[in-house]
Amino acid sequence: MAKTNAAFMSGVPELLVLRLLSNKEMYGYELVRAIKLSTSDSISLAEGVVYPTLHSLEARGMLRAREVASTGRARVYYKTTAKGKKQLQSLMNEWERVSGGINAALGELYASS
Amino acid sequence: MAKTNAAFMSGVPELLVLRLLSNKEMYGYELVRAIKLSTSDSISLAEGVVYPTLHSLEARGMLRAREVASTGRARVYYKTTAKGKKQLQSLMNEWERVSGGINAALGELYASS
DNA sequence: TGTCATACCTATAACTAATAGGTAAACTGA
DNA sequence: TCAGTTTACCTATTAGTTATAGGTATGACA
Repeated sequence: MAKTNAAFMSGVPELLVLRLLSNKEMYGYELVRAIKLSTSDSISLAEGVVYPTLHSLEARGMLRAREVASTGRARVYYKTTAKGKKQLQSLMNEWERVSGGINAALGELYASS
Repeated sequence: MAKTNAAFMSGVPELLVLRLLSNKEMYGYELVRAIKLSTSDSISLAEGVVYPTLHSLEARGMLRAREVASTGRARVYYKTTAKGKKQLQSLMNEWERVSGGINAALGELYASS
């Protein structure tokens, strides 16, 4: 139970990255497009946001990285680890709690007003 | 249509304040508790967050303030203006868009996985 | 009288995410 | 062939918000 709001929606990039990479191994550039697609174009994270997130998550053992050669520049594929899945679960709970709270406040519309 | 994510969830305090004050005139200290209540305890904004938000919104014409004497220290009551309601509508749309996007991504769980 | 609750306020710190760059390799069309 | 575009990686800096931590003032209560 979070004492207050752990910086609100902060952590959304981390949430999305962990979620998508728990589903399918992807490389950064691919992930950037996958985020846009999976959120129906409503969220677009630039590479400058995604790469640092990947590095941070990997450093904390939430992602496993492996380099794969291909035509052009080598790709670095990432996948969510078991530890990362725990973190994902925790972030999802947090998201549900906070977004639920906001929706409750917005919904008062129908209750009073 | 927002080009990308205008700092994500940033603006949540503003959203909640505009929403609650469009419903009922309240003073700051009261609002702090109202936020906690209306979000089912999931969001708790400290006074240090609420007061600056009120001042900023008032300065931008989103809120109207009036001082009311009472026992103890005078209270400053705020109410959302017409301009504030437009801003509220816009923030609500933004919230729907972004939270919808996140939920879509999280929901992929059931689609693929 | 001293502590607690009400009620206001601000300055600073901490933290994220956005922006704006930069490198390198391969492909594409003129 | 060579200029431009796309793929693919990366980092440093800036901007922006929120959180923390204070501080003031009044009245109630024990």
